[in-house]
Amino acid sequence: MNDLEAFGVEVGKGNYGEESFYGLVLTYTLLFDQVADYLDAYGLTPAKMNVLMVIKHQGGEQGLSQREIGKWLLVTASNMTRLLDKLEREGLITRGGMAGDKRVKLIRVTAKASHLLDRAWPGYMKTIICAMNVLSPADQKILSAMLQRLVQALKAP
Amino acid sequence: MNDLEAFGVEVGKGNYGEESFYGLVLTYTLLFDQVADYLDAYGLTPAKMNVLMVIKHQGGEQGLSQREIGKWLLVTASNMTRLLDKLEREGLITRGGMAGDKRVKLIRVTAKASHLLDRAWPGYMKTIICAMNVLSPADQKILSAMLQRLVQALKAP
DNA sequence: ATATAATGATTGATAAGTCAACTATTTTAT
DNA sequence: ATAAAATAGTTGACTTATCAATCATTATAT
Repeated sequence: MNDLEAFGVEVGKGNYGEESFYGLVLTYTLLFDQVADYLDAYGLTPAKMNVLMVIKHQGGEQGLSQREIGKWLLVTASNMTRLLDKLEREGLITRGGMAGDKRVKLIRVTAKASHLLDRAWPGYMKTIICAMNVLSPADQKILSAMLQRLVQALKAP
Repeated sequence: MNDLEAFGVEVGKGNYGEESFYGLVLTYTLLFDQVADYLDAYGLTPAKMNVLMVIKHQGGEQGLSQREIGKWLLVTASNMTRLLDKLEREGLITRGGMAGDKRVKLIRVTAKASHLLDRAWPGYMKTIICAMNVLSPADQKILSAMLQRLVQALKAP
């Protein structure tokens, strides 16, 4: 018996939309767990890692507002507040004010976070790349293109 | 600027493993939210829907133990208990004993749940299929095959 | 100019999931 | 036959995420 058939999906009957969907759910869940396991040794979670990476790569010197970070990551505003609360407590980010708009808080990664990312990043990438290497580079390219098309369409409406 | 570049992934440089991974995360998140929105009108969540579908399709007359349901769905035992607590309170499942092993509880869907699934299922599938129809049937077939290969590999170790 | 609306961020209440420890039962090993 | 290990399920403490409501600040409309 196949994983997908458990959901009532009739495999091999041309229902590739359903198959793809459940394949996506299973792949995501398994991959996410594997990445979370790796990051645990660094006191990080996938969410924290992504936030730090976005701030580091998008924020530069001046930093990034919480809204902007949230937009990149599909993270809600309130969740962003609490995520940053934790990162701030751990000394990994700072919240500074923005000249000209007192509502905005500009987030920057600290030196401590930068070093942590330097240590955690290679293994993090290796974890992901090893997992994906089940597929040939050509297939990965095809997969990536398909997923980008799906993302574009899903974000549109 | 591209979504993936936000994470520091250099798009177009051959890093298709990373691209695929973040594509997977974004696709899953967007798709999951859309499905959750649809199910909300029926008082269901994706987790509840999946559990009910598995019991209905795998359990048949005699029902299914909680462990077995959990195995199909990658849901931990304690989470399964709480999920079923809710479904039981809502009158959607029953927990019966198993002859021969008093530890096991056999879960069955009620008539109420069966009717609910009959009503919710078509739109649920339509939501999924419409989203996936951004890709041609041929592409969906390829995507599905790739994801199944990933799932197999990720479950192995 | 001033009232109204919109925006960025935070908070309280709540939902949902996880881990570790626990109970009850069954299996296995000696 | 009995002690030890394994299994099914539950529970408590904790973490994470979400929604709706709120506060402070800025933008817009008349």
